[in-house]
Amino acid sequence: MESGRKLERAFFQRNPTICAKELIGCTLSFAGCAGMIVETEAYAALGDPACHTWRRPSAREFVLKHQPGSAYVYLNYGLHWLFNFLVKGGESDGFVLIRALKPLHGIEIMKQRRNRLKAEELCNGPGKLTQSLEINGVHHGIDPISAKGWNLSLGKTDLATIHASSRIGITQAREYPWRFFLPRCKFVSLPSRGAESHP
DNA sequence: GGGCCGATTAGG
DNA sequence: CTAATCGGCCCG
Repeated sequence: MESGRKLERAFFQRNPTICAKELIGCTLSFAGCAGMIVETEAYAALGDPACHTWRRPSAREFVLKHQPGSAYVYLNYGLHWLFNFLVKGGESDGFVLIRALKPLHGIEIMKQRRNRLKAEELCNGPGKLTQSLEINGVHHGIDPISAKGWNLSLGKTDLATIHASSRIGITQAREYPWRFFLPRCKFVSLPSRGAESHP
């Protein structure tokens, strides 16, 4: 697969961890705003207590009824919309949470929506990037591969440069190194710390 | 209907 | 450190 090309359905028909890692460097565009994905997390539909499918019948139903690449969007803490891709059809199904973007286009609009001036504060968190791109519950279940206004394209990041760490903010299954990010990137959600490793 | 929880964030 | 705020889920 080649940089700049649109992501195909097959991209999401692989394991959640592979998809999460390879989404780093890809570009996510929606309605005039775009950013390079610099931080993700993988969640597994089976055997992962941190995944919604562990406790929510509705999440299990979502996996069954939607095609790979679909948007799984939900409201967290009653305040923040979080955006995931459904991953399905590989050895295991699951989700990839998009946690941070490096803003590329529509930066002025993002600044207005976020009421923030610094580019590194626009999309450096899962709830912040949805606010910047104006992604919310109406996008739950849509297919960004084909939906009007959306575009997903491949990056050129060397996979060997991507770091991994524990996932952030969860209380279950903290030990899995399923957070992926670009090291020393000022657009990731947190200063790199804690136990990090190359996959 | 009530109670609890949570893949977060901004502000003090 | 904490408040903010609500869908999903379970219980009764």
